[in-house]
Amino acid sequence: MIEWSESTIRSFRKTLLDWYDAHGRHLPWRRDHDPYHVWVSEIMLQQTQVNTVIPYYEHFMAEFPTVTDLANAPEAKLMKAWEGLGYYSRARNLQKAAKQIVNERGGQWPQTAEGLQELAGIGPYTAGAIASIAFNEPVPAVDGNAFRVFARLLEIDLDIAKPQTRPVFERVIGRIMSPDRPGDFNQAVMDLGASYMSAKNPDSAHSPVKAFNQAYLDGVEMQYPVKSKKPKPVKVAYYGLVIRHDDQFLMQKRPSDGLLANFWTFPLIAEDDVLAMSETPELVTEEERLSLLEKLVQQEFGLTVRVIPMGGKPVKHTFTHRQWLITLLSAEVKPDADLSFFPGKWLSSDELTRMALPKVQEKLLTRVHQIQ
DNA sequence: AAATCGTGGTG
DNA sequence: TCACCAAGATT
Repeated sequence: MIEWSESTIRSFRKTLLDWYDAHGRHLPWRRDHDPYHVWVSEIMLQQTQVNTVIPYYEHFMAEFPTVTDLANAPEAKLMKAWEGLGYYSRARNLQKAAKQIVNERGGQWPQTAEGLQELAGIGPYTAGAIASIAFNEPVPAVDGNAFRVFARLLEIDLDIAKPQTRPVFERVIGRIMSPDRPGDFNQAVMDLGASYMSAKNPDSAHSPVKAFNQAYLDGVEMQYPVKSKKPKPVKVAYYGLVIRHDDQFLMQKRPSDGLLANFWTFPLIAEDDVLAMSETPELVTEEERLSLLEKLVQQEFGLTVRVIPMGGKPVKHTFTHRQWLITLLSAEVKPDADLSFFPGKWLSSDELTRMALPKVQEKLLTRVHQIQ
């Protein structure tokens, strides 16, 4: 059993940092310690792989070189820069925090993890990362890597999916981390977690810290970290209406909260809502569904439509907690139809390509272009 | 505390 | 195809 005495800790720090100095990754956001650079990269990296982030980061910095540029940017331009990255509230919170810094703090950054957490979108992990990397504060940055690395090193069998577990790891890591090089220590842990101590293919036999890895020494490293399972996505069936007139589509704007907030999509009608129109949903035939759908669109949106199946399998799109199955229907609406009860408007495909679209919308658009 | 919020990669 | 992961935050 490894004893984490003061001398063990000192030895671990040196081993880890020596390895990081020689083999740490050279990433675009590691060129300097500018808090703006660190911050933007950390937000992008939330639940997102490094290779995905790199081109987004480079483009973002070209578009918004300073926190002031970000604060003053048009939202449409911001969302276009974030298009495809997902978790879009990250982008909105990023700009909200930029405005906090520029307008409420005279351009001054909070320089501690505690202060940083008052900014929108900055939680305990990101605050620790920025504080340690940009401001040299000796605080841990406990992300999925840190959970995994230290769960294995110390055979900590707490469930990392539970909120109570975080403070335990913060205390453990806070005691082990290097007080003089906190930013490098935290980043070294992440590089280790992305290589020798990765989730699926660890290579602890060649790891610089294998001598400190209790789970590896005991042959049980794949049992760590302990993490309770998430339920799988719930299937939701929709009808997607392709309502075209000349080069325009009648598009729906999603509500300002919830999934894909504020994005434009083809009008989506939940199949359940259609079936709920019938007294005997289980007996509804395919033809009756379409007529019930037309009735629903009339009731909800005041739009008289005539729908026609477009053929092809439903478009499938999986989110973290939902799986959408969208059956496309061609529909006709008079171009001068009253849209006052419909949350949307006519948009040309030219306009559509200029605005930020979620992936599911791109899939639908691709399918529409294939068919027509 | 448990749900919510995107997308792409991987075994 | 599927399960699970990837530098989490918010409610």
